[in-house]
Amino acid sequence: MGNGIVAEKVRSSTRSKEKIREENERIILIAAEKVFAKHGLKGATTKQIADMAKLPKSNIHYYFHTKLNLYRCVLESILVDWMKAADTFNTFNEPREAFRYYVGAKMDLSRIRPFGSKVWANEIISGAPEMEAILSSRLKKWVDTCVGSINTWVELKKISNVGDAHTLLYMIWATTQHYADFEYQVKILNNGKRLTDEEFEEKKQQVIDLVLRSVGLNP
Amino acid sequence: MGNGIVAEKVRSSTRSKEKIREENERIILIAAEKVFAKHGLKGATTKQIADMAKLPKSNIHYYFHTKLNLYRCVLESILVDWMKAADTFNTFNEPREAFRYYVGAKMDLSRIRPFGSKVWANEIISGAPEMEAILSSRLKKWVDTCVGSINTWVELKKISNVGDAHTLLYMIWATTQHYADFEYQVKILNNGKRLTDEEFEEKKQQVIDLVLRSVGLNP
DNA sequence: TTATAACTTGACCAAATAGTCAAATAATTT
DNA sequence: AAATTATTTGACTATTTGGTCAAGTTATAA
Repeated sequence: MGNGIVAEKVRSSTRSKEKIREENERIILIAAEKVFAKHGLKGATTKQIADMAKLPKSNIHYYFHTKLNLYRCVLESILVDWMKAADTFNTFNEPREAFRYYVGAKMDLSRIRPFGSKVWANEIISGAPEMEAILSSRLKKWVDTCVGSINTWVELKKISNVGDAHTLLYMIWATTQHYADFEYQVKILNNGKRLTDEEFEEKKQQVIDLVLRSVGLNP
Repeated sequence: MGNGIVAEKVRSSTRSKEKIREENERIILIAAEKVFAKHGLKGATTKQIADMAKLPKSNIHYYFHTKLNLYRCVLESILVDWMKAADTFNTFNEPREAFRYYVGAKMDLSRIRPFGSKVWANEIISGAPEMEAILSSRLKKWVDTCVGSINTWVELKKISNVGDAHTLLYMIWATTQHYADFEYQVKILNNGKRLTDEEFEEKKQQVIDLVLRSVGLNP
């Protein structure tokens, strides 16, 4: 027992300042993502975030200064993952593979990082006051590229004429993110039990099939 | 000008108590729906709701006592419209018509009452603390009926095998509600301009077509 | 070892806010 | 007309909460 405490002390005393900052910022970001997801920007309190991170409240302010700044950092960190999933869409030339992998990646993200998706949803629902700039630049550009690909596939008769390609993209976003944002509703309608990994994989395949059929491709 | 004031005075002085209560409750509910949609339960302040309703704050408390009670009333009033749209699904025996009208009704609701949809979304995202009971009773029952219909259609080979029918329902909900909950994002990606009525009707038709194809029906 | 810079944390404060209350006014009943 | 009941509203309060600060501790550089 004594050894354990000493060992911990030693390890702690050798943690470099750099590592300390890195680790604490990570811990705080993870805690903040959860709390913001549940309560929104205004509803979340720095005390709640501190408790979740198991740190004193002053520490949160030390590392992130204001609640709003912390919130922005959370949004940015979510965007990184989001853009990674987005990239998968453009790494395939054939619509079947592009949709299959993109929808799959979005579903995985909903499963792995549901809190991030919820924070994002909250932000958009409340008018995207902090994210409008990013949406109308980075996201817009990515969407324009996707719309181009989809339109080409329609012209080449590789998929059905879906009208405005945005409609299709929105359907994919909405459907995949539903499993993160509305997971409590999904849980309730699954007899109160959270989807198991197996059930989720099944859902993922079904969503992929629905999307493929919706553009006239046979799964 | 003088006449206007007098006329108003007279009309006001003949307003019955019953009408006064009815009208004020309506005004407050509409204002609250907007404010709750934008800021969530905790983020919304009774002052904001009062200002939106053009009434003093005390008046809000006089009619609804607490903020939480007002919030519950807003949720309930949304549920009424929601269930009306839900009914359309079971008034058709053929899948093509059922999906067409149900998806249409949900899209219309997103257009007409976007704030209600947002309040609902916020509630589910934050864990449905006020609505869990309703979800696991009324909504669950309705969903079970729908799932039954869909499964029958699959058995009769009227639509493709969609696997778990819940997946399809979630896709419909998510896609239609996206136009309410994420309307700011839709606006930004539509070059900053809100969808016109004509554009929305087009989207509605495209969403219907996507859904029909997704279950193997030719639109 | 010493000096310095970075991290930790409890105590504190000013602003915001849900809810109360009492006094005034308006509708309704007797 | 008087009494009663319902509505209106400004003033007030207790509590919550974002943010500060100063005093202490720990790592690092000189």
